[in-house]
Amino acid sequence: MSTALSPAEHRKAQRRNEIVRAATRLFADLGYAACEMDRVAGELGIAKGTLYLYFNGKQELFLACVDQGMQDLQTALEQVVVPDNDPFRRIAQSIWRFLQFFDENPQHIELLIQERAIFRDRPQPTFFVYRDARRSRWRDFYQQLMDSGRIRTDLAIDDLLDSIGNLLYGTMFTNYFVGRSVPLCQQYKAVVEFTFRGILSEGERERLTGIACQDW
Amino acid sequence: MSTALSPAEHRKAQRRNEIVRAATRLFADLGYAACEMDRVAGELGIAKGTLYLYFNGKQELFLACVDQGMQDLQTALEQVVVPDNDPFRRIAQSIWRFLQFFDENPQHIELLIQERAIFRDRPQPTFFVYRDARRSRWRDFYQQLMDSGRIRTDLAIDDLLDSIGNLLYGTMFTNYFVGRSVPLCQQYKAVVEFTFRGILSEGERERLTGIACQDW
DNA sequence: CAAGAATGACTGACCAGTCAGTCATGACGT
DNA sequence: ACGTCATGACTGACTGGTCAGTCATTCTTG
Repeated sequence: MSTALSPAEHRKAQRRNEIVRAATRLFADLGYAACEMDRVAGELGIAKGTLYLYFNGKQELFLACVDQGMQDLQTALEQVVVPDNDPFRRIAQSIWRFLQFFDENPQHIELLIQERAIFRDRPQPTFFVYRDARRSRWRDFYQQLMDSGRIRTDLAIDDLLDSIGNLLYGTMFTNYFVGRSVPLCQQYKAVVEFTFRGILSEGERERLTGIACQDW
Repeated sequence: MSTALSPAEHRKAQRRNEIVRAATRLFADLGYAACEMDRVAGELGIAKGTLYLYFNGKQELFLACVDQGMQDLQTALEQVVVPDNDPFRRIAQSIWRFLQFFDENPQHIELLIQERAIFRDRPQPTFFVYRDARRSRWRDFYQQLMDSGRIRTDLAIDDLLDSIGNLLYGTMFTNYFVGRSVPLCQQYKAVVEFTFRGILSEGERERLTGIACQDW
């Protein structure tokens, strides 16, 4: 992003941003259908027609809001820095950032739901576009951990990544839909412990093998 | 459910069911908004007005579809029977049934999304109503496993149940949104292994303690 | 021939998107 | 300094299409 913008362009971009911010709140509060363009305009104290100078239509405005949200998430995840580069700290802290982000920005969850419910024909929900962009770096990262024998090698890396990702994805939605019953930090600890060690006791780990058969 | 229904009532109930079945498919295929009452009627070869003899409105019809889906899930989960009552088999098989059900009935996932996106003011999404109804039995079940030292006791039962539930919930949605890249049975095995043992290697388990701190 | 079931044309509310018109600003000429 | 004009950002009344729900009428059945 260069700053080589004329003052006019700059103002325009800024205004566009204000619109996105206001629209995000209203879309999340009211849902896509019930959030009329008139209302977005009213909220900003401008006329409806003006919105169409910045966006080609309601759908484009909405998708701009979703995208902004996922960019904010991306930014939050990139702020993860671990002092001595401890890989497990890096995992734990990324989990923390993810849960914290959506705890603080529930409106973005609502937009993800609305997006999927209403624009059903889109090739891929925005969340997964961004998720996939992060994927290859995580894959390399886990590969190193496997090579150095620090995580188990009897499961495919992609299956591991999927499980962790799905656990977080599900946690985010559930928190939003029915609320957390415990403080975020406790939930975070539970998620990390579950991810690292699973549910079995130490004694049972040795006894139990190959439970996942399918003789039913 | 008694069978003490007059033939007329019976016919009525049956017809109602046919409507729900057809509407489920159309709601899932088209989304709530784009699925007009006219179309549901047309699909069944009846007039729109007839639908209003069976349901008070579009919303009621839709919610009946969602509820039917969750009842079907409930039925599928109740079919879990384990020969020698092995608790871990019971867990594994329930996971299997859950994943399999939504793999075979993706339309019900779509309805869950639509429900949450459009009826935002409902007290609780239908999925969680049914989930909560199953909860206490699972809590007792896990309590026994803890008491007998077969699962770890350093995490709260509800946190464990939440993690497992969220993992499955997230997996279901992700499968539906972007598809599985591996066969269902492989995914199932990965989920079960992850749930039981987590990601750490055996060597690392001993070394690593208390990673989930929050000094950031 | 009731009585209830089914019909489908009709209504009224709703709202995204349009576009003819207004207005603030600033540039230019006198 | 002042009037004139050009620009384009902004406005908001209006249109056209959509669709849930209604109800007077027709059909079916016991």
